[in-house]
Amino acid sequence: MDTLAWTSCPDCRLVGLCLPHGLHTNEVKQLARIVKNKRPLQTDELLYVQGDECQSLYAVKSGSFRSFIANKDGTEQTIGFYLPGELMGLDSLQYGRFSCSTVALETGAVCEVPLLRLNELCAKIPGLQTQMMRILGKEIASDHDKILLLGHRAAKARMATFLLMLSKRYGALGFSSTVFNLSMRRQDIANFLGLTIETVSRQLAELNKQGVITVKQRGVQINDLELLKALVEHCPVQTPCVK
Amino acid sequence: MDTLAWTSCPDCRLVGLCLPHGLHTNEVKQLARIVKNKRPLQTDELLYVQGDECQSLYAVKSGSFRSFIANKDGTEQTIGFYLPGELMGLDSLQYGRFSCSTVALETGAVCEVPLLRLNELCAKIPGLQTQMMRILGKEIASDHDKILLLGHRAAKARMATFLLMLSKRYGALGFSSTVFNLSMRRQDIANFLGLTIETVSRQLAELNKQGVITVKQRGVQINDLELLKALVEHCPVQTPCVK
DNA sequence: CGTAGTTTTGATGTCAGTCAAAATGTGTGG
DNA sequence: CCACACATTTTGACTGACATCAAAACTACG
Repeated sequence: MDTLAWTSCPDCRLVGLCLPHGLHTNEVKQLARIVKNKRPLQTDELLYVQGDECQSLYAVKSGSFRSFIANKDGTEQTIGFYLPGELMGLDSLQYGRFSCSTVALETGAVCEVPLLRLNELCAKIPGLQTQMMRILGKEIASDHDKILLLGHRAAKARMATFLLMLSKRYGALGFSSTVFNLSMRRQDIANFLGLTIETVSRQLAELNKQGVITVKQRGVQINDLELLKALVEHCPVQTPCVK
Repeated sequence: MDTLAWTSCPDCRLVGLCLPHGLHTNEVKQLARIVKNKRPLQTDELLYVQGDECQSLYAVKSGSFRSFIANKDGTEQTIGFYLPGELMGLDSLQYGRFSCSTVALETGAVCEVPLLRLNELCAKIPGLQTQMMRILGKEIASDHDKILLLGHRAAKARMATFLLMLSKRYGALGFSSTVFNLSMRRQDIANFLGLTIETVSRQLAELNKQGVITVKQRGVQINDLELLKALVEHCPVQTPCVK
């Protein structure tokens, strides 16, 4: 298992991507004091459940996670995926209850950040407050991108956007931005993109055939990043826009 | 013109819905000191433009607004609508630049809240910091609802959801939740819902024919709120969900 | 009352969903 | 290591909801 699971903020290699970003050394230490390490989670293990009282936010230390909203009829809808350094549970800040559930897609670890302590610390460390605002702003901006994606893009453009999203985030983490494994099932991808698994499968097969990517099961290699980006722009849109 | 345009926080009837919600009288006064009143905006006047440096957030005092993201090809995509008491510009907290543009749908007024001053005040007033978190959490949660809507709902359910969203928000403002005017054009509704104006028109006509609503141009009356809610749940979904 | 913008209505086309079955992968016990 | 069961993914044929194209009806404003 990744030894990262038990490292504290000052020694964590995610320090520049996670909550402590931009803080001074002693400020990071203060933050580290309120952060609790949680035991690792296994695949399909729930981190928190929709409706539960939210007393902490969670940062991904390793592995990846999927958050989803359950409908009354027992169906569920994937809202997003989380990679290391990203903060989960932000949607619960409104009422203090989680408005979605989050599950581990693979073995992984998280840091628990108690909200009360975090708020206290924000009042003391201006940089931390700024950083929290930045993270919240990022979450909102990225949700807007998802709204754009789902509202107006054709299946092929959705698939391309999804791959580019992962590519960018893996790249930022220091991993390869062109070769990576999908930690989620086709079903999860389809649900996230507002498509069926058959359509996801077909789009991936087509991109593979065209040589833009090479895909074999969970393994993905992007052969032509520029072409993939071009697809997002030039793909015939499902719903045309104004002007 | 609405005299509300020039009232300050302590005298504003939105005090319970807007940023000052939950603060003590003297705290509201402190907040009022940093809030600047802006001159009223006319229909189609831009409040801020995507890419501009963001130094302030804006609260809707009166009227309504539409925010949208412009694509490279000149098309635009509506991200959301804002009614009185709601805070605009939150997506800019990430980089300090607006990631969307916002335009007035009718004559309206806004309060300008300088970000630097707001951050200073948040450090001093714990309740304000909490309230900011709550507002940001609400924005994120409501964006998740939009993702759900666009990813998985049929045209009829989208239309019904849109009407219910407005109904609820107008109700919270003290207006009628069953009779209201749409301040946006069909084009804006269509773009927001990821549909074409023809489909929006047809769905509204059908709901009208069924007697669920009475619609005449911009004027809408909801005749059967429960039936409208039932439509959202039971409408055949465009993309079926897991399980 | 005329022009331009917006909304509605109608006829037709297509992308992605649905249904069905085959292919591939994964895990378990003998 | 193999055999079997089960889950996941792929492929194929067909269908339907919504987009597209086109034109008429309605509004608004000078």
